[in-house]
Order: sequence, then structure tokens, then C-alpha cells
Amino acid sequence: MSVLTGGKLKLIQAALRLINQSRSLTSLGLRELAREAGLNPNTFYRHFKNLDEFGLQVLGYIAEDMKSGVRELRQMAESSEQASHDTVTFVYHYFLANPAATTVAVRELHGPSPLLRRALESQLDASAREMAEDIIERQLVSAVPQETIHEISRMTIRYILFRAMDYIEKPAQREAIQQETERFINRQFRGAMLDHLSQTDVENLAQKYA
Amino acid sequence: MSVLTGGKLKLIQAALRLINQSRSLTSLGLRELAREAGLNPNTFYRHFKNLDEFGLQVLGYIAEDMKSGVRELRQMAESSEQASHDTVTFVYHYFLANPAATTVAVRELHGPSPLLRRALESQLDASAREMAEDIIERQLVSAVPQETIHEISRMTIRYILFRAMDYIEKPAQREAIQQETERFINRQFRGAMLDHLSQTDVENLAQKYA
DNA sequence: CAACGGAGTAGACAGTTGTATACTTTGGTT
DNA sequence: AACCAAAGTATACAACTGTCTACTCCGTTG
Repeated sequence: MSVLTGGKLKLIQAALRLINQSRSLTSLGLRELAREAGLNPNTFYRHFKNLDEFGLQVLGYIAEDMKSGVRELRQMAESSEQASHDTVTFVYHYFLANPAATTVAVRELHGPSPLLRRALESQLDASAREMAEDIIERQLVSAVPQETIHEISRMTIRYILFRAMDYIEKPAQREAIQQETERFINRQFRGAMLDHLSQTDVENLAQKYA
Repeated sequence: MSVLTGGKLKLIQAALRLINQSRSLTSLGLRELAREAGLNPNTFYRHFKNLDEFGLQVLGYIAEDMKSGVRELRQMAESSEQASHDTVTFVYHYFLANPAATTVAVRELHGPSPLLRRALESQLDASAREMAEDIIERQLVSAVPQETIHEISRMTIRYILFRAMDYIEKPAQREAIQQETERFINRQFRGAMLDHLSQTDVENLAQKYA
């Protein structure tokens, strides 16, 4: 990505500011943007062809920022449960520190613009792939096939994003949301370990260890 | 809910039609609505005080429709896996048959209007509660505490809604999405049966039955 | 039959939007 | 110092928006 000149950056940051005040990226107007950025409306055209292109660039800006955050996530962890706890803690803190970016992602993932949707989807899948490869590499849940780890990673990423809005908006529930998310992940992996058993097998098992 | 007179119904249906063509409820304009409904813009004011109230009424209309659909869901099922399969099949078919309602729900659940968000949340929680009580009543997964069943139900409802958009839009992936959702549910419940075990216990178990 | 109120219409208002054209300012290169 | 492209500005336009007031129509009730 090229260096952002003053006006371009100002416009993108104005968008993030407006989105934070409960707006959606696709609903932002060109003049509104320029007003918030303290620029002349037509300056917009110097940097972007239209609002669609603008949306994509905002997404790119966010993605780059998020990438650099996720890099720090490659820490050591003794066990898979430890890893899930650390990862969940980190990710939610990242969301909390970047509410606007998070809001954009959640809103536009199912928003009206197919263009932005596709872009976001592929970014989420990339994150999920990274997460899965990390889990596989560190052999955190060796009892589960790799394809299943990928699937659970995809589900988890989406679930966390889903909960991120509540996490940001409801401070009193943050701890509860985090613990709930950890249970979600652990149950998925534990359940996956039993994928090859029949239902009656699992029931017997549950009774035996009750 | 009172009987809908001609114009009111026309406006609500116009909204659903517009939303189906990739729009969001909160972004609809009063004149746009009236145009689509074939009415004079001012007729809107005969039925609604403003656009916020309109949104709420659309939500109510959808909720009522959805309720009557979910009622049919109370069928017999031999096992929990059977039940999850039946439920998932039914719910996705319902979404497919009501794409506009589904789109509204997904978009506004994280949309810019706090009012609509709260309303939708409580509707989803009501559905989750119903699902959980059904599972408990029919003793489908007796090895899991009731509170956990409620938690998993809430997660499942949200997850399904999350996937509903893809289900609607990508016919080729429908079977895959449905199977993936079933795996999601079964893993949650199976994993929850092992909630009280330590991680090493689970690992030993997995090795023993590998 | 008359009166009434709900439903729908007509026209007008100020304000906003995206866009086009034409202009000025700025910073860097030769 | 001269030049040039990039960045930013000014003005104007048609189209659209939400809302107001004033009107007509029509079925119900008295």
C-alpha cells in the first residue's frame, strides 16, 4: 500500500470517526465525509473515483492495521485451553482498542454492498487460515484432523466478530462474553475429538464419567 | 397486532421488496418507500410517525410471521442428532422462503439503530429460549445442565442467522452449509458433555477411542 | 340524510446529495 | 527561476430528501 497523503488519510479517518458514532460505511455521503474531514467536497474526487472505491480503501486500511496486530498474537502457550484463553483475550482487546474498524467489519460483512462483502469474507478466511495453521503447527489439538481445525477456526473467527459489538458496547458483560467465547471454542474442539464416535457411544461415555 | 389496512401493508411489503434488492431497512427513504408501494409520499404519515416507528413495525410484522413458522417446528424426533438435523433443515428452509425478513434481521442486528438492535436481540433470545426448552422438555441431551443448553441454544441461533445470508445467496453451497451447521451443533453438545473433565482427561479419552 | 374521521392526494418548502467544470495553491524537479 | 502535476477550492446544477399545510374521497355511524 502506498503512502497516504494528507487529504486521503483525513477522509478515511473521518469515515472511521463517523462510523464510531453509529453509522455504517455504505451509508456515508461524500459531502458528509468532506465536512467531517474539514475539506472541500470535491477534494474527495482527487483521491477516489467514487464511494465504492472509497469503501474498499477504508477496508484495506483497516485490514493492514489488523494484520500488524494479529502478528503479535504468535506467542507461546502450554496447552490448547491456555492458547484459546490467550487468543480470545488478545482478540477482544484488539477489538476494544479499534472500535471503528470492528464496527465496519461487522456491519459490512452482511451489508448491502456485494463488493465489500466479498472483500471482507476473504480477509476473514485469511485470518481463520492463519489461526488454524498456528494451531496445527503448535500441535495444540493433535487428536483432530486438520480440515476440522480449519472449519472450527472459520466458525470461531465469525463467532468472535459477531460478539465483538456487544463486547465493545456493554462493558459490564465483557468478562462474561470472553468466558462464553472460551467455552465455545473448547466445546468445539472437544466435541470434534468425538466426531468419529456414534451418538450412543458418546452417551455411554458421558454417563460413565458423570 | 391490529389488522393491516391497505396502505400500511403496501408500505411494509414495499420495504421487504427493496431490502431483497440489497438494501438495508435503516437506509430506506420515505419517498422511496411510497414510490415502490405506488402511493403518495405523504400517505406514509397516515400510518407512521417517522421512519424509526416504521422500522419497528416492519420488525413486528416479520416476528409475527416467523413465530407462526417456528410453531410448526415442534415435531417428534428420536434422538438429539435427529432433532438437530430436522431443526436445521427446517430453519434454513424457512430463511430461504423468507429472504427479505432474514436479510432485515441479519443487517439490523448489528445495524446503526440501537432501537432496532434491542428489539431484534430480544426476539432472538426468545427463539433461543424456546429452542432450549424444547430440547430440555424432550430430554434430548440429558447429560448437559439446563443453563448450558440455554447457552448453546443462544449461540446456535446466532450462528445460524449468521450463515443464513450465505445459504440464501449461494445455492451451490447450501448442502455444505447445512451439514456444517449440524456439525457445529453436535460438537457443541458433545463438547459440553465433557465440560466437567480436565483437558488431560479428554486427551486420554480421545487417544483411547482413536 | 348529515356529519365525521380515517385514508389518500397535491403542491410547496428548505435542505442535502453527487457530480461537472473551472479555477488557485502547493511542493518538488529540472 | 520556470515548470508541472498533484492537491485543494469555488460555483453551479439537477435530483432527491423529510416535512408542512391544505385539499379530496369514502365508508361508518348517528
